[in-house]
Amino acid sequence: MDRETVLATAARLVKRHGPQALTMRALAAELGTAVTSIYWHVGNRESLLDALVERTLADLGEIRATGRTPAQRVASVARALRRQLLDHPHLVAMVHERGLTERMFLPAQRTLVHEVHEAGLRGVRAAEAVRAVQIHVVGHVLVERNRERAPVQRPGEDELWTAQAAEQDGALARALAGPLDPEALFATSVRALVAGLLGPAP
Amino acid sequence: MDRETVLATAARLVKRHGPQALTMRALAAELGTAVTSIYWHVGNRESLLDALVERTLADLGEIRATGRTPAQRVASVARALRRQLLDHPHLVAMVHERGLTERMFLPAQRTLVHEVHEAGLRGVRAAEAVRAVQIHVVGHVLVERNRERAPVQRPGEDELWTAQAAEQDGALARALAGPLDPEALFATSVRALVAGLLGPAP
DNA sequence: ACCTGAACACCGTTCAAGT
DNA sequence: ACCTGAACACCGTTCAAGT
Repeated sequence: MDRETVLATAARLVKRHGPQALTMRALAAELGTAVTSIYWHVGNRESLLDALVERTLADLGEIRATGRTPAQRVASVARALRRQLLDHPHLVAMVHERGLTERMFLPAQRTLVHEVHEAGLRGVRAAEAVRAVQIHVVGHVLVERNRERAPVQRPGEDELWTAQAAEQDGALARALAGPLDPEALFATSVRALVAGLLGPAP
Repeated sequence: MDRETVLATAARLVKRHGPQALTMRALAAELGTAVTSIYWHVGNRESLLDALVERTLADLGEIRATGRTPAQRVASVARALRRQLLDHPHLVAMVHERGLTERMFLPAQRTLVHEVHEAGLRGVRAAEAVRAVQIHVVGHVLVERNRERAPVQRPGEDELWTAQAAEQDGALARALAGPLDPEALFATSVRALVAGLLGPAP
């Protein structure tokens, strides 16, 4: 057996059943070895998961901007980053538990810096724009992934907003009562955020 | 002993040492009873934490908007919501683990609907604006709280951005290398987001 | 250099038995 | 109605002993 084998097998288990299913005993069973052998190769569970996260992060491909206008291109980076994170369902949770969200930003950061520069932003304002977009994306994905595994919500937006017409705005009440389309909402909020960031300084 | 006593004691333990420190055995020790008595009162650990979250959420005060312009008032709601969440350090994590982020929105939702209406938005666009702000706030707080307990980050923005001057923009490189001011960044991103949301439709 | 089993110190939970 | 201790089925980790 091999440190490589341990990591690969662990990655398979995580991919299939999530990080919480990765117990040292289950991993040992899958490897066909004693539990304690694992410790020789990876130290302990914590550093095993660290290695898994690092490896997944390293495998994420470059992010490229598309679109014509600067605003479109910055927004496209945000969408691509979100796509990447959603494509690795357990990555976000693992990174979050490990406090490594900053590390998760890096792949997109260089691209964002470039596009924000193209848009004419410089210095501190450019840095703020880059970080604002990054945090928005990661935060959005965190909330989004969270909603997926959410149980039925009590009180629930539906009950609250169907009964009482929200300030006489039936369409709004229906929209808030209805399900949330994360894809559309993300597109809207990123467009708004980027417009605000690239727009005239306050 | 009393269900009320159990909840109060559990809340105290969580407040002091975080949710992960709330073990049934530790709680029993604090209560001076057998571990198994707790089960009679609260079912199990999961529903105990559920009750704790629900209770904290219920204790959150009303959110009021301040400021003159609609944009300022919407942004003030976002800031107030963030403040509330940061004032309950463990709440956000517990809500997140439980998939209840939607539930956490509700206290601010009515206020946001009102302010967005005042700003002239109606129907689906108003609903989108409300939800965009909500998700931005909760997502931002999640990332922010995460950063606090983050260990030193390797590679780390600093190393990456001091050496190579980012596209000949020294000020930007320094800003990205330096520490992040969450308060300021939140203010900036919310202002931008709200401006974009309340601005002219695309 | 690598693997092993036994043991330790934890968990949450169930259950039959008490009062 | 409420509390108890014993027991079960899990954890991660350490360690001395093997090859």
